[in-house]
Amino acid sequence: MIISAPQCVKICDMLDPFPFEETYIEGTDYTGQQQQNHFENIVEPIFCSSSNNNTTDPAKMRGESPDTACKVPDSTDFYQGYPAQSYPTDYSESHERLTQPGNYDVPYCAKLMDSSPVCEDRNASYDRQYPPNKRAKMSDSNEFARWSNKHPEHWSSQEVLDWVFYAAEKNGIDCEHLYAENFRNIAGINLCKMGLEGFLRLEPTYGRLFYKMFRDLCDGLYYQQRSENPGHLSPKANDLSFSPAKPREHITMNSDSTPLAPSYYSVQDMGKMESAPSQYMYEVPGMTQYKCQNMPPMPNPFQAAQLKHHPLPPYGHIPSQIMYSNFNMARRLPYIHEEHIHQPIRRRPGRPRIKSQHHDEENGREKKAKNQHLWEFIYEILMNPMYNPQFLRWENQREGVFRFVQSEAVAQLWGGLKNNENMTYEKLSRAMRHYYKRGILERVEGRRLVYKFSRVAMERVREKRHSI
DNA sequence: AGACCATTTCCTGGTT
DNA sequence: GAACCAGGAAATGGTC
Repeated sequence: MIISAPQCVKICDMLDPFPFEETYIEGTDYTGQQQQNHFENIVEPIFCSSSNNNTTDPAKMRGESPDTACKVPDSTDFYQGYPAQSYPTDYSESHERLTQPGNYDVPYCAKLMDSSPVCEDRNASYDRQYPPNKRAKMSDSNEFARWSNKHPEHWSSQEVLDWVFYAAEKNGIDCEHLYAENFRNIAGINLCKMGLEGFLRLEPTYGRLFYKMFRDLCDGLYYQQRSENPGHLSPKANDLSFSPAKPREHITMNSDSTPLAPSYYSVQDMGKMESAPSQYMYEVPGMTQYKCQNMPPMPNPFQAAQLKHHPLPPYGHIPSQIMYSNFNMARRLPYIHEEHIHQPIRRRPGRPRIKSQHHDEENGREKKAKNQHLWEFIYEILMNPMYNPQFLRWENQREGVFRFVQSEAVAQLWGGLKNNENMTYEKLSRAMRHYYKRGILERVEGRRLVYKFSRVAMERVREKRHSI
């Protein structure tokens, strides 16, 4: 059977034991409805009923007869080059895990929440006492994380659009065939009120699918009120009532008395840092519990899972540093002691020395940063299915128009290449803006995170690729 | 060694 | 208010 690339990635994602292990809660009984929702949302679109005995068909598991003949490929097709013991031997094993009580893979949005800062300490808090330029960005500039951290009622129209793109991508829908612009001016609150007809009016082809995904997303959310006991979780499925959050009074410290890095702050605290409505906190079943108890802080599991599937870039030569660079940006931010918080810190303008970052600890000598131009690097990852469309995507490849999807993750890739742990999208974008004057990039007015290669740049890079 | 280039860092101010 | 954008200024690191 021939499987499209998006399907392949989905299947790989599903079979990867890591996401499974990170998303179910041991000892928790999930209802049959939850399991069925899971199958309908994730398993069924991917796994057709099969003549392969090794495969468990979702329809069959529900007592329905298989309606299509679609052979699931041998798992070894996907795992070439990986240690065999790292992966399930067949699909039935994966499905079995999913259908057993306690083994529940949360809906699609849960995995995306992995892009959010990870909570190691449920008592951690964040009190907005960091200077603005030292704070970790709440969304990590990750548009997925932005919508996944809010209840859909509080989504902005941009976040609605981001979710639509995400839903399309998750289902292997080519965005060129999507009427995404119909969702452009719809706020989350209006989407919540919309029925199936509304979705179909906006998107005749995929409206039904989007409607179902959206309803499942809403139904799968837990609302959790802040309590005095931050360790206490009281999930109430489908309870979307509101109650104001209670502020925290302290910064939780690490064992060495330094405040916890922002990346360790909980989903709860992220909600607190958002605008007013986001003080109300929603969770996808299971995520916070598992994260807080067992999740290692790095690397970002969502991205790590992707990287595991692609040990070698399909195109070009993305240095290995990129693939294994630390994505957990906030972890690298300098700790700020409480006594410094209220002191206005003004340093002389210009670039401070960053010698320490260029030190090769293993060999005890200076390590040279890769000397690759930023715009060529951007082009390379745009041409690399490992990063496109997850991190960056073409808006119009012929015209050279592209868009940052996970801006901060791209900045981290770039920082990895340059041995610069402190790279951010803000800095990367400044470097990008230097290209306007030099005629490498052209401005795209009114569109955030969208850039355009000049014709000259496109020609240069094409020549370079042909010459390789 | 020094010039030059390509960023990198920080900043102010504006827009979405 | 956060995120993003624009662009000035000054500094760094790599290359020649």
